[in-house]
Amino acid sequence: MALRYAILGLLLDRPSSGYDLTGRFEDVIGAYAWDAKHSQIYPELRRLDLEGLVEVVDRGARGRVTYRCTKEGLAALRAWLMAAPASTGGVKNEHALRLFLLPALEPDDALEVLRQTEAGAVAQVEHLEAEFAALQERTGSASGGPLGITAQFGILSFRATAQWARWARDHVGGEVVLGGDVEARGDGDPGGDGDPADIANAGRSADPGSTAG
Amino acid sequence: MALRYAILGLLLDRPSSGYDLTGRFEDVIGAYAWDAKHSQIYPELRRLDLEGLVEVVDRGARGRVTYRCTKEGLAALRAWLMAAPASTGGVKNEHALRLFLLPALEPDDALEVLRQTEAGAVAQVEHLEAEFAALQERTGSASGGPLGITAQFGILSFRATAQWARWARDHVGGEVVLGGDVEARGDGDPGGDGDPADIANAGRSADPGSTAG
DNA sequence: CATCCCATGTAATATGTTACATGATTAC
DNA sequence: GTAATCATGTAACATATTACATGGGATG
Repeated sequence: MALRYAILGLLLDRPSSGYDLTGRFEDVIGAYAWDAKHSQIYPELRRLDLEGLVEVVDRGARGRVTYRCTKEGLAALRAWLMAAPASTGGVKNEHALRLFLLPALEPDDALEVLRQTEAGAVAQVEHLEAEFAALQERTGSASGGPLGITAQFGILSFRATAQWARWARDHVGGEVVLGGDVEARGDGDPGGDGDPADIANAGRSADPGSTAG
Repeated sequence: MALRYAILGLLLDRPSSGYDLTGRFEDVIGAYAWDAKHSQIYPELRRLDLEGLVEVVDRGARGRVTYRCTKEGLAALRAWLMAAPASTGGVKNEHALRLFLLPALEPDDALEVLRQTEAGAVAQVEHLEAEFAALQERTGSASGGPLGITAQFGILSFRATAQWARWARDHVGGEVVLGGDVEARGDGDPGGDGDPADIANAGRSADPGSTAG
């Protein structure tokens, strides 16, 4: 049920065709929130249309059909947002999973992946910052409007990833022990030092919520 | 194909039964990396066993079967980690999606959800910090060993979420305009001020990667 | 000896991906 | 006029969730 609400949300910002939406999933929210392919988007748009949650506002060249979110669609979206439990369940993030699995690699390989991770996260930050700047211009608002607020979430998330990757570089290492026996287990102390909590707390001294508003 | 590697990764840390793994998905990585239910885990374990990537190390009471990752399993995991593109594609994060959709709510409701978001993220941070402390004790290592490094990723991610939620509180608002017409669009300037980049940069002055190592 | 939790299994359904497929328009 | 890209559609397959189902062992 999440896909339809992702679509409604994108349409709220701007009427779009299935083709447009496919691109917007790829460019914006696909990287950190929800991804979808055109083969899922087109049928869902037709269903939403039948249910009156979206409506056709334009039929252009090449069979292009532009949809807009109706007020019923907005109501449905709001109902879902308020009703669904604010659980973190159902996460499927292959990127994060790979980071989770990283200690299984030998140190050299792990370091290489960490380097790529950091570079990728930095690239995402730059991409989203460009999106954000474009949104500021388009909306004439410093916060970039609704999508700008969202883009900031992506930016902060990827920054956290980059930050973690830098920290993790100093802590990978040690032997992988296959979980050892059922009761007796090797520990493989990687000889890490430095308290990670220091890093985790680093961003808090200048509280953004109270200073930037 | 991601599920099997998540399982192999968990087994690397410690031999487990399907039941154990179900709990570990819920408790640890399910919140930010990968989630799975027992109905998926049990069949996958049997498949992994047939392929020799895991092996049975114990059969306990009530039909309990404990598996361990074999060296073939470790090799397969490593191959996957090194081979798969380090893409960010295929994310399915309902939590993040909900944040993305938040601007569709009226300000009061959005603020309420943001409050819950922040509280939830803080709770996750505390939960993971407890996990981390337990890992430090269990591994006798300051970095908490492989799983500790992972836990830090979760901690930093959820901290970023909490940070964002505080910042976003000051920027939600304005009318939702259903995307306006196809060409003429309302803008709904939310009157935000303060540059979000300030917040995004907040954690960087004390570079964790260089000071903590 | 009943009740609760441990521990696994499976069937039905829903969701998502890959691959295949078609035609229209634009740019050259 | 032909190549590239826009734009949609669908079938086959893979993955994931929900619900139903069973029985063992511990606790009182």
